[in-house]
Amino acid sequence: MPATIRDVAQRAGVGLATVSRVLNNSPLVSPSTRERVQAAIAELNFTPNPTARRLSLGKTLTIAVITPFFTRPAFVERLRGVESVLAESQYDLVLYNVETPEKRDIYFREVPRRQRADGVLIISLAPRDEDLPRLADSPVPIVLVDANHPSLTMLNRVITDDEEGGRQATAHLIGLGHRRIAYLSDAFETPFNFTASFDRYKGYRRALEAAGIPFRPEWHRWGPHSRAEARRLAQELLTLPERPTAVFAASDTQAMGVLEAARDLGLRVPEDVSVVGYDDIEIAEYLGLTTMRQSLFESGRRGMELLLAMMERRLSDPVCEVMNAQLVIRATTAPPPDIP
Amino acid sequence: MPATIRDVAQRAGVGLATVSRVLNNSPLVSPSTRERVQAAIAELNFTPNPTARRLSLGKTLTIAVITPFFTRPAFVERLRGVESVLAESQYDLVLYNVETPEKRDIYFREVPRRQRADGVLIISLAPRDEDLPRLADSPVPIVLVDANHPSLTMLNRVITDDEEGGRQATAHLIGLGHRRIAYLSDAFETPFNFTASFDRYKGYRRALEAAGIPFRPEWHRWGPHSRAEARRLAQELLTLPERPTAVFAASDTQAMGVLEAARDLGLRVPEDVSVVGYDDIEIAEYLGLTTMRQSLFESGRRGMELLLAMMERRLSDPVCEVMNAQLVIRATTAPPPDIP
DNA sequence: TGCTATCCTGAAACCGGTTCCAGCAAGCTC
DNA sequence: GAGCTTGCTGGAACCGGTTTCAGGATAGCA
Repeated sequence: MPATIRDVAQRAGVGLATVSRVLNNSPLVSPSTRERVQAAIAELNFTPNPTARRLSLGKTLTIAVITPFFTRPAFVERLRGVESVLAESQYDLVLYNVETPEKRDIYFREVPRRQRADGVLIISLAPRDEDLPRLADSPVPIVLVDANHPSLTMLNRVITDDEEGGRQATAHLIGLGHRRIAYLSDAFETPFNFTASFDRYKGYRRALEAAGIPFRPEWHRWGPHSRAEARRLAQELLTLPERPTAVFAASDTQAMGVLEAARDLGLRVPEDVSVVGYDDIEIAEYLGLTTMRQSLFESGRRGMELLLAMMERRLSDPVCEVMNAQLVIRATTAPPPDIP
Repeated sequence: MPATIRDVAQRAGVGLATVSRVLNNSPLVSPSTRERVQAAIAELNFTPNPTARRLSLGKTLTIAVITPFFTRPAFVERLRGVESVLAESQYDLVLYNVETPEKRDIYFREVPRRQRADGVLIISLAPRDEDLPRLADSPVPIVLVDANHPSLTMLNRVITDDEEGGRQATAHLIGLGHRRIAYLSDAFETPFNFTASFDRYKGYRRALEAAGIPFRPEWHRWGPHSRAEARRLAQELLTLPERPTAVFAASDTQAMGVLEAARDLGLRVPEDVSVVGYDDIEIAEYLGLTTMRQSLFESGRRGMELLLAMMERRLSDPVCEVMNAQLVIRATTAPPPDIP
């Protein structure tokens, strides 16, 4: 049995309250008493029981992080940013991994309670409308990272401007001379409410429009988020009678599927077809993939900083910080081939 | 302020103990009373305070996971396995991310205390000898995943047989006819005490020996674990006067560096040089990389199962479960070129 | 009708801290 | 030397649950 504060008090011949004061560096302890208590603490190898502390303080000293942790490399990178801030703090990081919509709903309902956590950080998961009132009135501060939804204005969040990113990626291709530009993405309506695909799509449409290029519905393909699925979709795209000369993929993982499809079909990248991805995950550099770099780590870091600020009441109105994505030009984009 | 068990008791016109019994499904409550209490719980939207529960039960209902979380893709996969088991349990997962040796030492010292966690799972970090006695006598059950060290016999762990894996990878190359086989790895002595590189090296040596191929020290290169560093090392290897015809890399990440180096030097893979990696991370399939598949997810899952078994006293003697790696032959290995 | 066994209930102690508040001793003022 | 601060200390209440234990109500039985 570990020593308790009572054991220490007895050993040092003082009252409980005094030991507690020493532990909390209260100035209301005389140097000689402090020394005696510290000696007793050392002798008994005493460490305060965090659970008792939490109960007494009425705080959990815990931050809950809800994230679809593993389904995409980008989430892990955001989580790293979150952790980097938390490591310096007194808070523990409790991880709630969401792999199904059911899990998400359960966690959204149960985690943001004062008894569970002092703050909740939600990564890349947009709440459903019916969850909103509860989250907005939550007794616990909440920050969303990478959940861009029009109805979220009452919640604190850090987002990247996916529409602008989609626009830039597309504009890059247009600037190179492409006019047959396909877009390959996730479905817009997913059980997880991911909004990135749709926002990037809006940017894609906007860039086309600005350049006077008509949108061709058959050049937009979507499916579950995986390399294999993207490969299949890209094969369809690249065997169309009127073949796109460039593909903008909504993620690097999907861009890899496009590269595979091109390889399957004997098409050279970038000579025959250009490819742009999104995220700039680690592997993108190796592949020479032109892509949109998101500040993934940074967004997690910033989200956590916001949350800590809220918890310390240093923040009143809902804040929405926008981080910008940045085009990274590598070797998978070039002017389109001459087409008769 | 959230409702407490006392509020519920008052509302239902019963004593505290009865409410507690209802919460814990004790059979010692009459149906009518139970119903009244449940009604009160619903009306007050009451949830029991986990902190108070923990203090009262003398359990933390928490599992601590210490991991060098983000430095390699393989860790994340193991963590997924851990989480998959924990999600079904009543335990929270508290994450301690180790990015420096100092952090590791702090966590090894502070986390395995009864007041902090009911169980500790350590991924891919071998304790230093001086930590061993404390860990072995820890009041809290501990399981190590992927920490293979001769002095760890008194600790529960799940390991993969890295020596055998290294042997198999090398034997595969020998079987193809290679006799000039290089090994590219991390340094054997690292601040984190990773042992995989050295164990795989031992397997490499053993396979060479079994085939009567002398070991050539200049064909073993090592450096920090990164693609860029591996690329540099591989460039050295592949420009030696007597050039190896195959490179066995201690991880897929490093194998990618080797592929880059080959590309830099205009060497074809596998025609001019064969490459074998280790881990079978997701990207390996995309690259067509021949590699050793580790049961990463499975090892995490198994480790967590072991830990839960220990916590329930279903386990007495230290257990060491060995998982086997498995050769996955893809497109980066072939017989060596004819050499004069 | 009286006695016991069974079932259910609630008061109180407990987990291990923090903090309020009363009180004591020493030092200061007049 | 009486009266007041000031500085330090410890008893006790409190956080919100669980669990022990004593006892009351009811049913069963003689």
